[in-house]
Amino acid sequence: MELQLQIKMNEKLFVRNPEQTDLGRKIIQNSIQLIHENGFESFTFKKLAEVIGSTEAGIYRYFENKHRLLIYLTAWYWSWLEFRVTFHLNNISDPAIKLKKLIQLLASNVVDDDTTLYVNESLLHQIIIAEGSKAYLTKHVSEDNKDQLFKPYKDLCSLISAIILEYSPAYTHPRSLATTIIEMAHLQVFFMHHLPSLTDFDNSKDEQLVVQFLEDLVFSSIR
Amino acid sequence: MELQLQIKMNEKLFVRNPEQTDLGRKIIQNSIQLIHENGFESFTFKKLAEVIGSTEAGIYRYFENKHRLLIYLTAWYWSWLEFRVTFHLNNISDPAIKLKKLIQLLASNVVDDDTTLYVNESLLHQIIIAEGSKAYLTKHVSEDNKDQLFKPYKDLCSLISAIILEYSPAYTHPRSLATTIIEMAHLQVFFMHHLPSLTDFDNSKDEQLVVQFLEDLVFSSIR
DNA sequence: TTATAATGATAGTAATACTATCTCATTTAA
DNA sequence: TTAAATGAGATAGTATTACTATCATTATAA
Repeated sequence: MELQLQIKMNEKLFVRNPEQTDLGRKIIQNSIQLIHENGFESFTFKKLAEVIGSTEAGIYRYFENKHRLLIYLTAWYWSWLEFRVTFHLNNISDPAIKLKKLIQLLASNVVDDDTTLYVNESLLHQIIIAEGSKAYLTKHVSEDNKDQLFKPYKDLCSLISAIILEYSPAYTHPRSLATTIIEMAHLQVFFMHHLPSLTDFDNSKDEQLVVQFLEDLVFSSIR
Repeated sequence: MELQLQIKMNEKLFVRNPEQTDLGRKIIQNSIQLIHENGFESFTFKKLAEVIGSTEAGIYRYFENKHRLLIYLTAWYWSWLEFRVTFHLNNISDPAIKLKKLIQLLASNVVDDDTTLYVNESLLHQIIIAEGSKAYLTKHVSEDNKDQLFKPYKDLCSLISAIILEYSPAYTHPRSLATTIIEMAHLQVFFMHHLPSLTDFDNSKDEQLVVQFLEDLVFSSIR
């Protein structure tokens, strides 16, 4: 059985839907590559166009600017992750096990599955760790938020928050704890690799240590 | 009694020490203003020069580029905060009270004190919330880290970590918990203001709610 | 007094972030 | 079958950004 996963994206994220044309899919695929290689700051539409064998103007037909493309990629990532979480938590009734699996999914390395042809989920995961927060850390968050650009992130937050309440109905900060889990699952991994003295994981570079930290943090909070 | 606080900054943070000249101090003062007003992305040395009444080339004599200036501002902020924390925790022996005061200092709004003439600490605090993580979320973190540019952040992390261990010597993740406190003290405030549905603080915009969340998070973890 | 440090003024360049227009091939719809 | 719409390449152009270099002038310090 070969399945193709299609994620329905908010229309405001793009000028023209990149999933529907060859060039559009190339843009997604190669922007992930380029941002991963050189970072978001040095990424330009011109460089991307050269790699693809198209032109700058061609890319602009799909995305208003590179920041919008970053928001698109993050939105895609959160949608994909929510699907992944829902899938893996299916048929599990114990909220404790759900939470543990969830933390595992958030903090551990992603292996590129082939459910999508043009998205390398492993690279995208690494991009989100290092660049993801730049999507909302701008002067125009509020307008972008009005356009619902961060809905996938919010949906994931809601999902996690619901599991937290399932485990502990009286807990007063399920959403803030959810975003803490999400953000720290990424940031602690980033610190572990690049600023290890800010963590307790030193040189082992093992994501499982981050998982342990988060499990401890979460379960002592909602016990 | 009128005191002037001078923070010793790492020489690698600048080309020429901005604290020692009139133009240098103007650069610090007005860059804080400008970044706060328009965000880091739209901030340029040219705009800054116009505001100050100097030239672009003049600014470059002090800072290699605007990213270095951001690192400088964050380094200054963390040093200042560490001093503030040390000061406020002086003579307190109970680590629980220390931690509570600490969380208060991290998450609550800063009032511009006049210990420094050319740094508006209140605006700087808001800049760190929205732009601070961009200082290290780059492709060149590791080189910057070798130059010790993030030492003030690490020092603050160590300080907090020590208090955590004082309270609970057996706790296994004091550094990761310290960075979680620091980062979440900022991010939850940012979310509260701009993406409130990601938090449990809705529309009240009261930093005390973030303080409560963090206190609960920390003390249940290290109990 | 002399040197040197700090700044201002000016100029210039390569790259970035776009916008506009025109052509051409391929689909699709009437 | 023909006309129209769509997608994409080619080219050009502009304002801004991110610098670097040089030279003259003023303030300061040895």
